[in-house]
Amino acid sequence: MNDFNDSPISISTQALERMPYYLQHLKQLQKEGITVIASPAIAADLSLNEVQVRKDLAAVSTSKGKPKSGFIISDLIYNMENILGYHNVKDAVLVGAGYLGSALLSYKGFDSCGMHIVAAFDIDDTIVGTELCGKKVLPVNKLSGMCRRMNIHIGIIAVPEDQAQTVCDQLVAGGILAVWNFAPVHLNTPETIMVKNENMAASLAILSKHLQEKIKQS
Amino acid sequence: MNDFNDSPISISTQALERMPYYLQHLKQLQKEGITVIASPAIAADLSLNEVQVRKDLAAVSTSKGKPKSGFIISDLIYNMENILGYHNVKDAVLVGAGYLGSALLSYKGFDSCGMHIVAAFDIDDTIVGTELCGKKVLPVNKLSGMCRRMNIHIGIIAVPEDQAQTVCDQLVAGGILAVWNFAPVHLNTPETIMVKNENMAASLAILSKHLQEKIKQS
DNA sequence: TAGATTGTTAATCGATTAACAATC
DNA sequence: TAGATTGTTAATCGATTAACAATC
Repeated sequence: MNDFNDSPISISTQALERMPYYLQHLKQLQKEGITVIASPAIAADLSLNEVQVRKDLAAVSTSKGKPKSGFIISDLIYNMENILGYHNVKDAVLVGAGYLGSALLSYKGFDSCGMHIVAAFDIDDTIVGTELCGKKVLPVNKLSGMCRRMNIHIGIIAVPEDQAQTVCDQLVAGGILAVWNFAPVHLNTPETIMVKNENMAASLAILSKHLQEKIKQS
Repeated sequence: MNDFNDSPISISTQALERMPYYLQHLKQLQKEGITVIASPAIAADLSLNEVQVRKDLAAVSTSKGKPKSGFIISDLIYNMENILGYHNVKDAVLVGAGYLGSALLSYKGFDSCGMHIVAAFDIDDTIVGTELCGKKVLPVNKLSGMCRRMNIHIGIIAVPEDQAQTVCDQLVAGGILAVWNFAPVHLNTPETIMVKNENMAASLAILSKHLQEKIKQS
C-alpha cells in the first residue's frame, strides 16, 4: 500500500500472466460487497492449484495475509494493478482501421489497464479523415512522424499480412519499442524491438486440437 | 507422408503452439520457390534456438531429414497441417455480432486452418436477420438448438461481459465442448468443458509491462 | 574426405506442486 | 485451544539447451 511500481522481487512470467484473471475475479468479489478473501477460496473459484495462488498472492502483496482470514481485497487489487502498471497511462497507436482495428478501438477494457490508443492510421483514402469509435483516422504517411513527436512506444498492427512488414518498418522508424502484431506473418525487426504475435486462426485451431485430444482420451 | 492424424508421440503443448509459426514461415518459403530447408536456417529466420527447432521438426515429421540439406518443405507443411488438424473441417458458432464478432467473421485465416464459423448469433433485434460478412445473424434463442442439431462443438463468445455467462450456459446446454471466450470474466462451466480465455486488454497491458522491465534493465 | 546437419541422450533451467512449521 | 491459512523450504515435473556420435 506504500510506494510506487518498485516491484522488488521479480514475478515469474507465467504468474504475471495470471494476474489479470485474479484481478478480474477480485473486482467481481468486491462488487458483491466482499472485503476479505483467502487463497484457497480463490483457487476453488478459478480452478487453480491452492499453492500456486498462495505463491502468486505472496509475490505481489505488500501487506501480509492473515492466517485463518486471508487478504484484504482492496489491497490486493491495488498491488496487482500497480505491478501490472495499470496506474500509469501508456499510449499506443493502431495501424489498420478495418474490422479488427475497429474492434480494438471500441474495446472498453483498455482504459482500465491504463492503455490509451492515441490514434488510428490507414492507407484507404475513403476512411482516412473520418472518425471511428470517436478517434480520427489518419493517413499512414503521418505514422512515424507522429510516433516520434508524441514519444509513443507501442504500436498495434491490424493490417493485411502483405502490408504488415512495411507498417512495422514505419513504426520502428518512428521510434516504437513494442509491437502487437495481429497479421499472420513473422516480422523482421531489430533485436531491441519487442514483438508479440497474435494469430487468431492459430489460437482457435489449437483450442480445437486440444479438444480433439481430450475427446480421444475419454 | 503416409497415414492420417495418428500422432504417435505426443507433442508438448508449447511445441504445438509454435507449429503455426513454423507453418506460416514454411509456406512463405515455398511461395518463394524454395523446396528444402534445414533447421538452423529456420531457427535463424524466426529467432529461435537451433536445438528447439530441430526437436520440434523431429516431433512432427514423418520423413526423416537429410544431414547437410535438411527437410523437404512440402512434407513438413503436410505433416504440420495434419498434426494441427487443418485437414479436417471443424464447425464453430459465434455469439455476439458487434465489432469484435465482425472482425472474427471477416477473418480470412480460419478457412486455411479448417475452422468454419457456421453462424453468428446476437440479441440485438436490429441486426438479427441481417447478413454480416456473408453470414446470417440469428437470434440467440436459436443458439442451443442449432448447436445440438448441427452437432457443433466449439463456441466463440464475443458479447459484453455481463452477458457472457448466460451465453456460455446456453452453449453448454447446446452440447458445446470448447469455448473461446473474449469477455473479460471467469466463466463457470462443468469441468468437462474446455475454456480458453482471451483478454485483449490484459494482453496489451502485459506486453507493455514486459517493455517497461526491458527498458529498466538497459 | 571434410563439414554441416541430423537424431538422441544428458544437463540445466524454470515453474508447479508437495510438505511443514509459524500464526492468527 | 483447535483449525484453517499463511509463508517458506524441498521435491517433482516439464521444457529448453547443451553435448555428441551417426550420416549424407
